[in-house]
Amino acid sequence: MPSSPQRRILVTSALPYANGHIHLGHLVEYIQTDVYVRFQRLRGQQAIYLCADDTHGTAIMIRARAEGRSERDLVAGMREAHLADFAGFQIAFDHYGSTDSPANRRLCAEIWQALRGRGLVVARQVQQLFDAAAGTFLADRFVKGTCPRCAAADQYGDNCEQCGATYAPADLVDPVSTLSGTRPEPRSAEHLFVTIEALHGFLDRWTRESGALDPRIANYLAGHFLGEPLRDWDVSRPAPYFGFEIPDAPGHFWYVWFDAPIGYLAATEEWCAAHGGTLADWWGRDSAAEIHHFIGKDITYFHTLFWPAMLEAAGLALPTKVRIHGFLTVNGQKMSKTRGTFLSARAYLDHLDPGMLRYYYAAKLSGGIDDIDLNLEEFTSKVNSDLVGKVVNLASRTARWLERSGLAARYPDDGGLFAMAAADGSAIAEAYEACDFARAMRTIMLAADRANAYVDAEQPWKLAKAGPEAAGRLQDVASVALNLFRQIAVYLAPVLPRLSEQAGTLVGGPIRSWEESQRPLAGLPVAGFTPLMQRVEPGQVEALLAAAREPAAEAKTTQHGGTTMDANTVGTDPAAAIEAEPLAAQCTIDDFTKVDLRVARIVAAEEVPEAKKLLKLTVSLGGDVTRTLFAGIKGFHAPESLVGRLVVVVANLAPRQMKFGTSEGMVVAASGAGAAGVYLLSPDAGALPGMRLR
RNA sequence: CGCGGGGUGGAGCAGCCCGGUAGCUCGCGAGGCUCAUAACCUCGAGGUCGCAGGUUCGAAUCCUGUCCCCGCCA
Repeated sequence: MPSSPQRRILVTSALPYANGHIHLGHLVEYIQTDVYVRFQRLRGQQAIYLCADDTHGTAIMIRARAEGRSERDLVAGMREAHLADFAGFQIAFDHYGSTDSPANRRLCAEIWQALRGRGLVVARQVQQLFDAAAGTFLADRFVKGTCPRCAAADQYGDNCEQCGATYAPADLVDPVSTLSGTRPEPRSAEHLFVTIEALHGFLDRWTRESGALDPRIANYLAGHFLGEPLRDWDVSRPAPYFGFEIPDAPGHFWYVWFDAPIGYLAATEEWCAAHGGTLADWWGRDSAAEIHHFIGKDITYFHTLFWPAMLEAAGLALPTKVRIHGFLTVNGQKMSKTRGTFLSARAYLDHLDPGMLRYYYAAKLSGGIDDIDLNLEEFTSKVNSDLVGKVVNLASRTARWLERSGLAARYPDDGGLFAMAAADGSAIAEAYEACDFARAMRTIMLAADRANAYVDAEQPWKLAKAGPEAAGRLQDVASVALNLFRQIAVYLAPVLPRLSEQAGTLVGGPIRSWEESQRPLAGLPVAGFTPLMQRVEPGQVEALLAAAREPAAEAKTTQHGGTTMDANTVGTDPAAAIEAEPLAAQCTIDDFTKVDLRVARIVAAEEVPEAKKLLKLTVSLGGDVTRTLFAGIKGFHAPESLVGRLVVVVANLAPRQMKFGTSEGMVVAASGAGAAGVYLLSPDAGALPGMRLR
């Protein structure tokens, strides 16, 4: 057949930061990229998948310091952990480098020289908060203080979570360094900037006309950045900083976001050193190679503005495609440690099969920037019905009839089923190419449905009992089913490399080419069938969630002493409470606002001897504001255990005269059918008395 | 009128570009099969395709308006 010239495709995923472990959110990207690369290879293209650890920056420096070891020691340990996690999910990099490598240092210097040479680097004084005790300038996130606009306490240095204000760390009232706990002082230092405004015209054209970006992304950039002059990009940090010192600016280091993307180049060079060729073969201006970056939507501007600007200035090739995906939510919400939905790659691998997550993500990814949701109930049903019930089941129900006879010598009449699925191949390939894996999976599953219906209609189990004269027909029917299975295994090979290997072991040998989906096999031996994939048991998912909850529960306990995390297992919450007490009539936000709920600290608690249920509490709302109130929680809490803890009170409740005194408010607690008891509410760590609930 | 995405049977989605009987998976109900990892197959209930107008012989699909939800971190 006419084979088009082989494409040469360099593919990258964003570099994971060496400050933390890989979690299921990261894996959306690595799985997406890995599937794409495997697809290209299966189609006969040359594709290399490059990545590296992102190792520099303040966060690494601080963490290493806290752990009492060197940055390089920390980074080396995390690299091992990352590689093990990736391997566990069958993510097969061709090279995995590090931004802390000699190649990267040299390439940073070269790009820097190019920027200097074009007059794009300027120096300017920047005022930042300096922690004298720790001896370092503080990034925004290492400063906390009171919001200058709304006076909310304990806000980070860049914006206020309470009122949404954005500001500089130096604007904070009473700033505190989270490193040393001391008050940092403003200090000014020289920073180096890249004046990318000089490349504004180029970026305008490139974002719109190169075809590298989805038009929606180009439009977003036009609206948010390119509609006005581009701000200079601050690319240096004064010492101390873990990174590369800038050769022509002693005492200054490249900002981590400067050297990170250059890590793509360094990884390429390192790959070439091992496999031949040169950097210019891939990144040269006139190279015919394609460059595809897979990234998350949070780092869009780095890869669509700064990075192309750097490449342009350095005279290198620009990305062919920047493919942007959304975030992962778990059961519809952001991953959260306190909710027990912060799922690490390692925890997943301890409980579940990596192929299942690869398939689930593939079934969800449609090539857009929408967030994708890992709904664990859906995960279970989808994996079980699609992979186990449909695909694997095809082999499971027919392979054993061929163990002795092997495949029929000639592929039998199957009513056009194989040809139909073969014809689907081009549509499936187009979907893969567009990263619309969801469409590809849907199409593949339809083929699996048709195959199962075929088996059902032909009733091979009856043929098996019918005696020797039906043996030929039985072999034909089973041969069709097994060919249809293997055909599906070819289509799924980018997503499920393990399954495709097993399919190859069962019949026909290793799957190496997409073309194998186009012609059925005949006259080959069939191996003994071994189960290819186990179904997901709900208990496995529960165990994963329990494992995710544990560290959070510990942290919670140490903070609050008495409080413990509720068992909050997804999908198994009892219905007693909600059934016993249906929801109240709808109210408006105004109705809700009338009730002034505040965080309060219990400063005194005593029994009311004459009362059956009441404790007398004194709570602080901050400053001098206190309330004395009676709470119906006697018997559930020992008074002394309550002192000091934070609760929620209705602060504007009309005072009420009771037999034992005046109650000036009400403590909020949960109770209802399903469990006896009264459960006080506690805010997350960081809440302070007087804060309002809204 | 800031930009963009979305609103389709209980849940999650496809269909919309190129108008023509509303489809898939899960769940639910009934039946079948018993080869298969309580898997598979068939049938059924369930939707005025956010709302209101318009174009058209005909609109989920095109146009206008409107409501609601989500995202927009140099």
